[in-house]
Amino acid sequence: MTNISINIVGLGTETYPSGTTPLQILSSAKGVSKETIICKVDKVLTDLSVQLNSDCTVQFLDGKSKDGHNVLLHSTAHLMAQAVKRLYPKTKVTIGPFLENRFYYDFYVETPFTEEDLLKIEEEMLKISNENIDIIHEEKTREEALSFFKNIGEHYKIEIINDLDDSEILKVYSQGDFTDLCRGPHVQSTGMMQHFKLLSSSAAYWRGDENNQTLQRVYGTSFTSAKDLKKYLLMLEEQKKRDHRKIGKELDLYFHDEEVGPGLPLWTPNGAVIIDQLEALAKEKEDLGGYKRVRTPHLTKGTLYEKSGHLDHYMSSMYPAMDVDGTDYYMKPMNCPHHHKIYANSPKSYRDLPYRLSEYGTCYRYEKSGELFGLMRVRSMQMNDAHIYCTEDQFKEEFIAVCNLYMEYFKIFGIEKYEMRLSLHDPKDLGKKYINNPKLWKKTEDDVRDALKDAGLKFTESVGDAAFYGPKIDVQVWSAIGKEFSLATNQVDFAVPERFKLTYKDLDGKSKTPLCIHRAPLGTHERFIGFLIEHFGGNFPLWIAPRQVTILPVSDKYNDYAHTVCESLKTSGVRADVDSRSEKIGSKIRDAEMQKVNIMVIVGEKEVENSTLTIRRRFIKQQQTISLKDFSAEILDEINDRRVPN
RNA sequence: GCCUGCGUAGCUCAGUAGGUAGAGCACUUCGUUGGUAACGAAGAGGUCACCGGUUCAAUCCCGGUCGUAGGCUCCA
Repeated sequence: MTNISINIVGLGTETYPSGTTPLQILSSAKGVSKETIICKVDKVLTDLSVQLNSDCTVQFLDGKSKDGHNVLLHSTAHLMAQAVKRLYPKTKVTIGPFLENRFYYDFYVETPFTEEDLLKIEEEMLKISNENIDIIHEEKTREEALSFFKNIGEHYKIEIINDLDDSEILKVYSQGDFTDLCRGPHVQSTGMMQHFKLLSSSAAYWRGDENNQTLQRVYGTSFTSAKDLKKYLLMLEEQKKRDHRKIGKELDLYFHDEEVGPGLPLWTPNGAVIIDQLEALAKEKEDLGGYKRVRTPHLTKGTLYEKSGHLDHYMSSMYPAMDVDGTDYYMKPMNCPHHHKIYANSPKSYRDLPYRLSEYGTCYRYEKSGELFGLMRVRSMQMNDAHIYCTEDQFKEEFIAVCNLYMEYFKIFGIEKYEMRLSLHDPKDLGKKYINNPKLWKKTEDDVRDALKDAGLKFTESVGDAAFYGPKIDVQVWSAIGKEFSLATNQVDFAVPERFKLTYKDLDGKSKTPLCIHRAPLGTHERFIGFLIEHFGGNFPLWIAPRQVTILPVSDKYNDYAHTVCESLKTSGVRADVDSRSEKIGSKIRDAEMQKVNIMVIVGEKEVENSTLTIRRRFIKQQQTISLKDFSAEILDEINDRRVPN
């Protein structure tokens, strides 16, 4: 028998007989985590039971590592599938991958799962876990695999095999009475999965195509320790508590009304305050950035959208035409065509570029009813929109300035984690989803990529997510508790300016077509505020808070003083009100806390006598007594600085 | 749009094995004038989402519509 040398990451190189498995190394080697659930052989995730036949590097991974956890999740999906097959033998299995911290498995079942079913499945999973069945993998030829899955009637698996590349090595994993086609790798036995929870069940289409069979999808999660599982479940609970739909109702920020229509939010006075603050911020930044503000109508003739390409590429997201005196009119889904019109309204010279137009335009998009979601997915939306017309030479600088503006906003809102995603076109969809001009696509995409690289911005790429007129940068941000949102967008339009015959006279006297950058750093107000609600959990920084200060008289006797203070604060531009109800001070404080008012000002006999205020900050019991003048100065500073409390 | 669940007072939710409904909070009035997370009492408030069917009788059963929730994207 020959020997091979194996470099164990973190432990050094040792000699082992050829054919040794990582599992055997694990049982003999000292210093490897007992929590190991999977390994990488030469950086490739590999089952622990695989025989090693040549020199290699082995890295052992536990469930705390990203890869280790993903394997655990994937294996738990299989465990669930086994439980489902035991309980409901007629079920057909399809696929069961892992996601971030979660997994799912799609089943074909005759009757959808209920909550009780999920509990039963979970119980069965525990049983199988306790049986501690070995998970064994073997390679099969295409014919063997096909006949095996045909025998057990798993026709979805047969479809999968038929679609696989011939070169693909087919693997099946067996754990007792359950065998699944799977690329793996997996953990060693069902007993390694003990801390899991099924989260929800819902419908999903086979292969995500709505023309296909509806399947039942069950989501779950799994961890290597009870503690981690609990932590994750608590995080989910915290996310629920921060749901913008819940807080939006509690703080009376917005609502939907059946008679108005789904996806058409109504902003209450409290919510409108937040919009006003965002607008004020954006206008300030845009003024500094050389933007000019414009206003355009909500309704426009179809001919404009024929020209822009919207009717060809975007019609399914537009409200149907309305007939006005025999002419088709549409609600505008985007502001760009109108801005193009404004650009074209007067001749432009290279001296006019970059020409930047911004607008708080309300757009209307027909989102499918099932996709509407609180403020995150709506049918009427106000965009923080602008279009920058520039020469090719100016493009990079303008593009980077826009990206930098995003960062400025992130800082203001205390957004610490974000990611840029460069969304590219899919050549397969040219002429359908995308304007058919492969050369320009390539060039623009390369330019954008270069601009991002030059600016030193980190980004990922995603094929098939571009806008119909050009590539885009989508910005993902993470809220304070780690929930991901897709907010801002930044797009390059190489085609539409040409269609609108937009030109500028260049230095050489020739007419040229400008490039157009679409940018919406705050996205839509709806989605952005939805994000802010969850990011801050409703505890807005002072400058955004709908109710900044509430004055609480200790008894009716001090109402007059309270109103005097209130008027003074309002005159300085502070949003203040007085709680003059005939309630005890404790009750007024409680209500103010629950309404998340930032600052409570308590006034009673002492304060009236000394002409002072007693300040109590939201969540902070400790208080200070100061003069009205000092208080005003202090909070105006905080407001004007747009300070975010730590 | 599709699948499944849900829709009772402004909010959160009970309830009715089919006989037109209840609590807490909020609201109004009265009493209380109270110093840091709920003062007491009384009152008002509902076409039980909407439309239709079954029934002597429907908030409850059946069908449809609307709204809403989870998902339908990360591909063995």
